[in-house]
Amino acid sequence: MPRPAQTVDLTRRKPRQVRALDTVEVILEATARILQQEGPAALNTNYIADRAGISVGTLYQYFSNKEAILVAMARREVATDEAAVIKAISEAAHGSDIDPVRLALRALINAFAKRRVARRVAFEALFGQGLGNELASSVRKVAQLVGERSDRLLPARTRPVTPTNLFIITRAISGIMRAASQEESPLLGTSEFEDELVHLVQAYFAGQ
Amino acid sequence: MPRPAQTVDLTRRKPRQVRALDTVEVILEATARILQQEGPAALNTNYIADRAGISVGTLYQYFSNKEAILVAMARREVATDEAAVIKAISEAAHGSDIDPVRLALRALINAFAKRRVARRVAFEALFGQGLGNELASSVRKVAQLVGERSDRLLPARTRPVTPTNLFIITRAISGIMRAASQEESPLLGTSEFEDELVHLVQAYFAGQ
DNA sequence: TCGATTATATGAGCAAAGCTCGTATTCTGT
DNA sequence: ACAGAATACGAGCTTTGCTCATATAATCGA
Repeated sequence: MPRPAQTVDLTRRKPRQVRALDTVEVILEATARILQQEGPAALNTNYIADRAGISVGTLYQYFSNKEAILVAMARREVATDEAAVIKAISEAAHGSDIDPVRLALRALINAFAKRRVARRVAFEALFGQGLGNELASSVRKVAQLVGERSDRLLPARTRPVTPTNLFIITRAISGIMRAASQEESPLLGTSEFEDELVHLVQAYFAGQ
Repeated sequence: MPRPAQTVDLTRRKPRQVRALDTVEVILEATARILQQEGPAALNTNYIADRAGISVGTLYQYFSNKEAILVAMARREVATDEAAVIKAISEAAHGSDIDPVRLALRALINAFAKRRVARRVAFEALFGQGLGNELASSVRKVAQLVGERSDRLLPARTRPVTPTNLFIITRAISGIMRAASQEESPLLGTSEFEDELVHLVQAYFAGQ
């Protein structure tokens, strides 16, 4: 039975009342918990509804399919991460002489340390739907902030930052992060890991 | 219905006769074709068997589950890629003054240009099973070859190459490649793309 | 050449999972 | 208080992963 290629259909009812927002919340929360506690294999929509304390029908009123739930989760994570990273950079804006690149990466590493499995599966869905470019605006914001603050810290910054550069470095970083968390690499907690990421970013932008 | 975490069970009959080898071949080929032509959503084991011209039962004699087929595919791709990269480096060994890093990356880019969807899904399965480290031996081989040949080309090579370095750079590269092919980035065919990858690798190893 | 053993192939069908749809309940504004 | 809209429900239809009892083909010793 051949099927058309998958795409997340987002044309579903959007929550307008408070309880509906709660429902969406509860669905995402249950999904994350199942992934984290029982693994991706245990994730099915009936079970999600069960654990969320709602009915399957309700679930499908806000999400057109299982994938859509994961994509929504991923989008949330992205938003949360962006906030965390920006906060980290901004807080240290006055006074701190730690490289903002390091601050940004440190915040990202922290973000990736939480709910690894859930995050991994969610991002897989996001990328799998060809939605990896949704990271772009977040990244641009962060990159700009870092750029502003790093003038005084990155001495040998010669090349101007192009969109291609942004593509390269963000995909590199997410590739590394993803692999590290996915493969349960013992590197993840270490300062060596942070150092190497910082080095990668700085070396890439510094040289010519 | 909670389930134990997924693992690829490989304890299945191994093909001993020629026709059995053919069968395995035909299964992998059909899988790749379906993924490529109709997308991941169209991939189901009944359909694979159908397109392969065999029965489902036969399929499950060589693969314990759907994931296992994809993992097998990914392993093949890794082997093929390794061969292509090594060939590229070796061929240019005598005489060529093109940076071996560039040669290796160029070969890899070519490899990633073929059957994008199938490759993506296959690698997702490999990584999803926590088998990302299977790339290690391939990478080590290539890295060693590159190292041998690049002494005369990479002047400022100061740091010794550690396992951590290898982890960082390989995951970075695969992250970029994956994203580029997945997001159908127009960068993929360009020389700028190759240049940037080369720059990333060289900058990472050269500096500090 | 022939029987016996082992390897390979088959496909109906079971169980689990994705998802729908007709119906019931709750909210919102007037 | 009432109409209409939004939300919730869950039995059950459909699809899909996978098994198992059975059939066919290759291999090999006698």
